[in-house]
Amino acid sequence: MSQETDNNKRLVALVPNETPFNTRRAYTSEDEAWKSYLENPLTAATKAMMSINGDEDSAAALGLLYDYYKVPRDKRLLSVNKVSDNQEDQDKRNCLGTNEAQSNLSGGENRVQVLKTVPVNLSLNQEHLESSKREYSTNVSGSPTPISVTGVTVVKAEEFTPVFMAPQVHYVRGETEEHRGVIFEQTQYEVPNIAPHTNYLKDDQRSTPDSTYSDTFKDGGTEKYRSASVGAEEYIYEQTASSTFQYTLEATKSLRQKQGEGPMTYLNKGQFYAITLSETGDNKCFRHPISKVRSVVMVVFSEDKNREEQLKYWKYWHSRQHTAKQRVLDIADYKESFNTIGNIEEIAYNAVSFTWDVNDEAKIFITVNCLSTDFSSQKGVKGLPLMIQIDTYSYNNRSNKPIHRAYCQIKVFCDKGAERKIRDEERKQNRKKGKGQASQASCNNSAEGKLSALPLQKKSDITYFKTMTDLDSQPVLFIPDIHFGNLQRTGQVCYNIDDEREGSSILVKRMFRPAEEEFGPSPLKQMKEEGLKRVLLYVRKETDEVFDALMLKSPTVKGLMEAISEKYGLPVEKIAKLYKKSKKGILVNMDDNIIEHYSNEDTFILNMESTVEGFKITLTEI
Amino acid sequence: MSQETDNNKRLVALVPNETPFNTRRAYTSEDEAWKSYLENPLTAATKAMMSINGDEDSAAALGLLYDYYKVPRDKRLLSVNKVSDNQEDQDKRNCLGTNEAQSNLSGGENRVQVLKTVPVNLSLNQEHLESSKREYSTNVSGSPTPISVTGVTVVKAEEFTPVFMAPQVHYVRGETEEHRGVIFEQTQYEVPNIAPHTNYLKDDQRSTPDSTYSDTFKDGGTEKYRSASVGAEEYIYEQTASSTFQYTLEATKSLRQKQGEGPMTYLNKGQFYAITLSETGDNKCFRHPISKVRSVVMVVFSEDKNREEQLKYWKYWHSRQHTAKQRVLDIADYKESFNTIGNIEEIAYNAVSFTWDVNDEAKIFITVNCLSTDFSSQKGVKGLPLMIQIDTYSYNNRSNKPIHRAYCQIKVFCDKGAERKIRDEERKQNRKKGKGQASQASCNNSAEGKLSALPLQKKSDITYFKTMTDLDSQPVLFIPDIHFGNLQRTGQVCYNIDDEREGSSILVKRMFRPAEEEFGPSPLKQMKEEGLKRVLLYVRKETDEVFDALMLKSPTVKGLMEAISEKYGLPVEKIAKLYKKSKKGILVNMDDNIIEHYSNEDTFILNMESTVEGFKITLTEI
DNA sequence: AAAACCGGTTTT
DNA sequence: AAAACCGGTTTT
Repeated sequence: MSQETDNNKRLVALVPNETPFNTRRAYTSEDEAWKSYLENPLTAATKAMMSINGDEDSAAALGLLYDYYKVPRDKRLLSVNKVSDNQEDQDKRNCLGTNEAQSNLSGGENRVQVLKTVPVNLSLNQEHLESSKREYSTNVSGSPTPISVTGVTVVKAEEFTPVFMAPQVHYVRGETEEHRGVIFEQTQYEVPNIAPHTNYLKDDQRSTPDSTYSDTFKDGGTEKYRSASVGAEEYIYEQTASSTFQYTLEATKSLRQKQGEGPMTYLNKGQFYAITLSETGDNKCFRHPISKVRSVVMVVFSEDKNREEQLKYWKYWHSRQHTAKQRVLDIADYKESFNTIGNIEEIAYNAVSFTWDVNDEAKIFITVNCLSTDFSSQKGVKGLPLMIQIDTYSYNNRSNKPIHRAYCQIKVFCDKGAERKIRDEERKQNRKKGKGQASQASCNNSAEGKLSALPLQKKSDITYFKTMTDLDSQPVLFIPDIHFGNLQRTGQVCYNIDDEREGSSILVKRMFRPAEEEFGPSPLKQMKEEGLKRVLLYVRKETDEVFDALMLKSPTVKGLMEAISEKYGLPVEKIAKLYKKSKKGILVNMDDNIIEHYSNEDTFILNMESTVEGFKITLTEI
Repeated sequence: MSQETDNNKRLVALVPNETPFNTRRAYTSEDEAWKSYLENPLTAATKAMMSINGDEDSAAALGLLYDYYKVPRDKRLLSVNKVSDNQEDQDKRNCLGTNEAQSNLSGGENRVQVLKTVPVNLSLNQEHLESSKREYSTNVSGSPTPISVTGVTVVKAEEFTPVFMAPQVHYVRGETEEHRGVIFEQTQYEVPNIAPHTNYLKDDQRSTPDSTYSDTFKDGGTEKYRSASVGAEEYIYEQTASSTFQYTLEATKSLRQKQGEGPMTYLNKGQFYAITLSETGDNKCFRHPISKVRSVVMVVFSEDKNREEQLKYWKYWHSRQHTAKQRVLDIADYKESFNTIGNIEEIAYNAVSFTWDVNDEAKIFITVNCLSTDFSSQKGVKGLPLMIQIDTYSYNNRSNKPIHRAYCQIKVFCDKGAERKIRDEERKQNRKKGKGQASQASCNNSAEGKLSALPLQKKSDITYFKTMTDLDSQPVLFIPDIHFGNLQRTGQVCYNIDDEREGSSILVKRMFRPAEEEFGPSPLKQMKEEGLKRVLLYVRKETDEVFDALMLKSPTVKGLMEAISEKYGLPVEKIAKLYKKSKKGILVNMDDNIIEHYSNEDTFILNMESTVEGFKITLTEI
């Protein structure tokens, strides 16, 4: 009921889920297409999902691909301004005359972009990351060594030689190092916390990862750094790190702000709130020639929740939604918004991505569709705090590391719960204040009419995001494991970054639609052809919501194996073992008798495990 | 978590589920046995369950049986004292000298019982009832017509000619009518609301349904009635209707009693509360020679919930319990209780039944294991009100209609919610009272110190059940649809009234385990005979991880040997010995009884030892 | 044991 | 829009 009213309240049209696949980008080779696909964040996400869902085969297959193409990853630390979330401080610092010359230098001139567009890599896969770490230690041409300085941020510079690249890539050192020193000296005393990094990359029509790195010293002391060598034919770009972003959420901030925890804001489920994004810092006072960035707005759980927990929560939530299409986060397609942003992508159920120009403030309207209490069925308990996290990437930089990250804690309430919550907090504060006064009054009878002087939190209708220094953690994106075949049809997981990204689409298609054209008649067709004697079982994967129908031509092990074989395109002879697991968890060898006693429409979780002998299939009774 | 603590709170041992089947009653014919079976409440309950659970075939098969045996049902009104729930009134009325003569007559002498014990019929099946209504209109020998009197209770007298009865059944009218008139006159002005009914039934070693009926007039006006004819060889009994019962619940009654709705009492889930049952009324002042009654205590939903709704709620609740064995209602086996009651039966998950002697007060302790809020996942909403309903049956009267019925509304809360609820109500009442005083004080400044005179509900620590006049409605019993075979083995649905009640037990057995040996193939064979009778055991070798399924075609040693033989390709004649080893390590020769008591999906370690005599097989219970 | 918290829901 | 209700849960 409340869901329905929520829907009624949503007065704006949302970005449609169906994203067309009609644009193409020519790849020089199929290999490159694969690599591009593998670098696609959704691929990583999908692999992670497959792993989670026990689809180890597919995950392993993808892992092989990663290995084959030696997809490299850098584990670097890229520092940006540690932005205070106090707006006044920021305003004071920005656009001062003393900063101008330096701003021009570090911001305007050095900000060079890779000409060739490549997929933004938001890679979510932890395993992936770890395998690149392993690669790093064995990949020793040029041998830049990470330097660890006690008490300061660890400096890492990594080198890699992508296999797929035809020309050999080299790192060129000297000039980069020199140049950096200059930049550093120019910026360090003005904005002591900034550790700028520059990179000159020559673009040879082929995308290469940037090799930027940086170093941060809390007290602006000595700096250690290494430059990255690049291929002879590649340009070297410098990317300024002095760019700093500021995001605001137009929603009432809680009066109870916990120390060092970032702001807490109360939202109502299904209500749209404006978020503004702008660049401040050194580059604020002039127009950047190339100034496009990509931001990803996400709803995630607070930091103490690990990946598995987060996904568990999202799955729980998703399984209880009225429609499988229900997203966590929606973005409104207000005209007001479209003037400032572009290329909106629903990259996950809890994440949207868009591009914007740092020269203009971007404004979006988002709504959160889950309640903080939706992650538990328990009644009468506190809801979980969530975060809106915004990661901003250099638009044409293929790095999987954002150049800026900030968050704002939120709690999502039902109806007008956000307002009620604020009211309650005010009431409580007043009560405390009153009590404080009363006790004060009883002690010394002064300052009777004056309100308590202690700096009570003042209600703020706008919330500033708090910048995070950890840019390495992978945000947990949630893409429900929809029954394969459904996935690309809903279009929701299609990662079409822009017009040129057909490569990935094809592959997503290939991944998720082993459907009718390729595998024969649809289950529906089969059902209609069914006789009465046959047994119809429903099976689904652990994480699926939708069942597959298995029509057993005979209620026997053979019949079941044939049905599974037919359904999943798995040769019968590849099925090594067939178990059933009872509700109590007892694992039993499947036999004819058991199957004979199944009734039509009995339901099971189907698990498939690949072993050297073949597939081990378990049907768990539910 | 709260569940666990609840369990911890349950300090008493509960009545064990396993009820033995070791008593028998011979039937003169199989038909009668079948009819008796079909009249058994559990049959009806089972049929209803089958329908609900989609097992339409089985339900249809039973329906056919009903039709074939033309199981008749009377739709009669049997009135008893409309007992005021005001205890003082009742006490005043009871045991007064003026009542004595009449009491003796109507109570002592007229209280005759059917000699032959037959199953008490609690038939729950609405469809059943309705099909009998249909039968009624076509079954016209003797043609008693229902008489409808505007403004008064409808009088119905029905006749039926059970097909299964060998001797023709006739209705004998005159004397019954006359006798009734007398009884009625005797009782009517003393206890105006009583409409006694008498019946003379001659017992010819064959059980027949009683044909009692009665008539109620609110103002004691003219009475219309019809007698029921009985077989020539049958005795006719009179049953007094002047017996009246009083039940109390030792729990704090809500201060907010709604008009005409019966008492409302707040309980805590998992806490035991005492219920006392006693006979008051005309028969209170002397000892009954035959004085045993059977009472059924049930937790049901309030009247506006129909059968389907109730079952839907129970199923919802049951599906969310930690164990499928979780009952709605438990009865404690306190010694205090056992001195006064006997033959406790858990006839359904929401009902217990027991016998007691009307000459002594019976006392039981019950606990309710569901919260009023358990029937919805919605948060922050009111819980559903429930009722504790007590139906009392004349012990040896096979009528499916209770002689008395009363209820008490309850709400079941978590932890100490009942007390909190009472506190809140008191607070609210005081506030209202205070407000009333204040406004009164402002109007006329009198009676300042005196509390409000209006009759506020006083807190009562004891709740009197409210007698119901509708004795015809079938209470909705809930028996979850346990996986085949488990049903009778858990013993929970075994309706063993007492030692003499084997009739029903045999038939229940037959229901769930069609014993072809005894009765030969039956119409029920069409039902899922195999599923109901067979036992599925899981066995594995010590070293195995996975179990094998042994489907026993019969729950016997033979069946077990055949299953082992089939599974392991071992000729039956090669099996020399079959042992079972208990969890405590005791080695026992396997026998039919042991196997009969295994439940589906029981697990064992199977050990096979080859000796000169053959294989020695040991099943170790795990 | 009693009061307060919590937040979805209902009432004002 | 604000306050009250509701009852499971947590705190006092």
